[in-house]
Parts: sequence; C-alpha cells; structure tokens
Amino acid sequence: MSLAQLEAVARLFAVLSEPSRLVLLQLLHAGPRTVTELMAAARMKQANASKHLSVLHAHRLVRRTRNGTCVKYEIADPTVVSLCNLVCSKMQRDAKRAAALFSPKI
Amino acid sequence: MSLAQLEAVARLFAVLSEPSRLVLLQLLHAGPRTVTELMAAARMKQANASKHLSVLHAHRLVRRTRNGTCVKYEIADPTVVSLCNLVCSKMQRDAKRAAALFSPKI
DNA sequence: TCAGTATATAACCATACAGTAATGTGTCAA
DNA sequence: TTGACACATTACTGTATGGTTATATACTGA
Repeated sequence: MSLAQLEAVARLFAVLSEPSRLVLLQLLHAGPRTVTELMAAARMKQANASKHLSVLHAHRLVRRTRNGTCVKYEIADPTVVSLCNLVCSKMQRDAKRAAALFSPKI
Repeated sequence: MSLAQLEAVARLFAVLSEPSRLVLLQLLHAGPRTVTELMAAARMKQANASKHLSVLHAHRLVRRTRNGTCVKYEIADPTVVSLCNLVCSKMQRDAKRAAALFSPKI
C-alpha cells in the first residue's frame, strides 16, 4: 500500500480513536437518534456532540436526515460495527490471558 | 459496553491511527525484521522507529526477540491484519462510489 | 575492561485536537 | 415577521503526542 493510502487508513482509525465518538456509535447501533437524544444519553454538551457527529458524518460512518427542526443520525457504514467487534474480541482474549496469569492452573 | 471498555477500544484504534506505525506493521506483515531493517525501509530515524515499535509492543500487536545486539520484531496479533483489511475494503468501496459520481452511467 | 554496535529512553518543541462558550443557521408556529 | 427551538459553527484553551537530538542501556568481541 502507498503512503497516501496508509494515511487514509490512519485517518479512519483516528476517527474511531475517540471514546466520545465510540459512545455515539454505540448508541446509534441501537437505532437512529436525534442530536438531542444522543447528547442526553451520552451526557455531552450540545456543541461537543454536534462536532463529533460532524466528524463521523464527514467520514461517511453515519448518515443524517433532517426532520423539521430535528436531525436524525444513523449508522451508514456497517464496517464500523465489524471493526469494533474485532477489537472487542481481541480485548477479551487479552483479558483472559491476563487473568490466567493471575490464577495459573499449575 | 462500559465507558472503560470503550476507552480501551479507543486506545487501540489510536495506536493504529498513526501512518508511521501502519508503515511498520505493513513491513512486518512480510515477515520479522530488526529495528535497523525497519528504520531503513521506512526511512525513519532510529529513535522514532524504536518509539513507535515500543508503542506497538506495549499494546501487544508485535512481539520482540533479542538476538545478540539485534532485536527482531514480528506481528504478534493477527487482529491488526484483519482490521486493516476491513478498512481497506471500505476505502475501496468509497473510492468506487466517488468515482461513479464523476462518470455516471446515465 | 574497553570499544563498538544495536536499541531504548529522556527531554524538548511544534502541532493537532477535545471540550467549552458564544454565536450563527435553519425550521416551525403563531 | 417574530419568537422559540434544534442543530452547526467559530474561537479559544489545555492537553496529548509525533519527530528530533542527546544520552543511556545491552550485548559482543578483543
């Protein structure tokens, strides 16, 4: 892969490297939500939630639909779910291995 | 998922959000390499390569083996390969869609 | 022990970005 | 048109981190 391609990959990972955005994605995984719903559930200030949602939208991870004065967001790319699942299963493996170190079966 | 778990996931994505580290991982994907080999191939300074490798090692993505004065690194967790493959295929889809916008079949 | 090589770490600076407050934009109802 | 609401954007500050230089550590051979 070229450096430019690796930089694009890195940018996508950077989008997912922020806990606040993962919280938003997790909430959206349960279904479409408005900004107000999301900021309430994630306990963020409005500007902060809006900014993070804009980042997710700029990278086409979420889709937005205006409905009156509300804007409803939803997950646009199932890739993010796959990515998070992969990382979660890795972390579970690591955690199990770490736990085994504390209580060996010797 | 709890906030603490999401933070751990975010930290792992942050490790992968640096082009230099992706370059190193890509080189290691071809097989084990020493620090000197990696810094030459990636055109990094020694301290920089060593620092990035330490980050990868701290997150158990690579394994290191001392052999005399040399240290050989190799990919320790195949998860990183899967993650990168997922992201790459997403980017290819996005690129194709973007290309279609410039030359519609209408 | 000493010199030389390979790697790791420390200290520093510059940049990027998350969170915040204030303000702007768009939509609806009256 | 005006007021109210939902959301987006701007400007700012503090913090985290990548790249660099200099130094420390680990190993080998003489």
